[in-house]
Amino acid sequence: MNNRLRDKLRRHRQELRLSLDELAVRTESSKSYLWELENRDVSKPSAEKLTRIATVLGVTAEYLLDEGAGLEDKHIKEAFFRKFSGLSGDDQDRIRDMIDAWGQKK
Amino acid sequence: MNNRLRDKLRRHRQELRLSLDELAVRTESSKSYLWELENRDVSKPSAEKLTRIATVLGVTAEYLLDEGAGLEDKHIKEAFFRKFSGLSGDDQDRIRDMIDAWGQKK
DNA sequence: CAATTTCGTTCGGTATGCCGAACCACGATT
DNA sequence: AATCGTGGTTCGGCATACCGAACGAAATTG
Repeated sequence: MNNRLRDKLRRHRQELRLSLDELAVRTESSKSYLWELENRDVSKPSAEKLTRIATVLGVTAEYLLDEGAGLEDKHIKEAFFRKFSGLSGDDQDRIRDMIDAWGQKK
Repeated sequence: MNNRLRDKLRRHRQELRLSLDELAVRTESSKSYLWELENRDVSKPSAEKLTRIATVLGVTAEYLLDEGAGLEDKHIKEAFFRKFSGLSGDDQDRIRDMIDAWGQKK
């Protein structure tokens, strides 16, 4: 169905400069399967797998599935949130402070 | 893994007064598989299936996956993100990098 | 150069996602 | 009572998601 999934996966993976091996360990998948996802157009990954991959790539699973082009920004932001909330409370506070500080400057 | 998926599926389906048959036709699944999803706890539905089911049930796939990505602190995140969006692109990138870096540490 | 590491690719096999069709209630019609 | 209709349950099986391990090319190291 979704031939663009392949492109999105490869694109985001390469943007993060991750090898298939590396992405495999982080997503707890096999690299051979990741390769299939990127190169074979017959692929219906499970919701689990896809969400794992999505979070590591810093996007959402919906975005990876969607044909829609315009949602890209929104989904990236959402994933950003998710990462942020994964941080420790202290780290979150530090980020907040930074945003506050930088928000003031011209 | 996700024992709650079953309960959510059944609950939302019954709230909409849908039979397995009816939900099956609307989601283009088989009712036997829907039954499995609700009653067997070994179930790793594909992303496709799950999103179809989710939209018919009027919820999101993430919610079904129990990803506990809290709706509780949603407004907090919203406000936080509004500030973040006010930053310059460069500053946003810096924040992103930090979150990525801190996210990796044990 | 050779040796080693790193990344992508291929392949055989196993588990299971997902299906159709039969089956068992049960209540409603006739 | 006999039939039908509707909702759930079971089961056999095909297709494919997903894996480990081996392979080759290129880069890296010595």
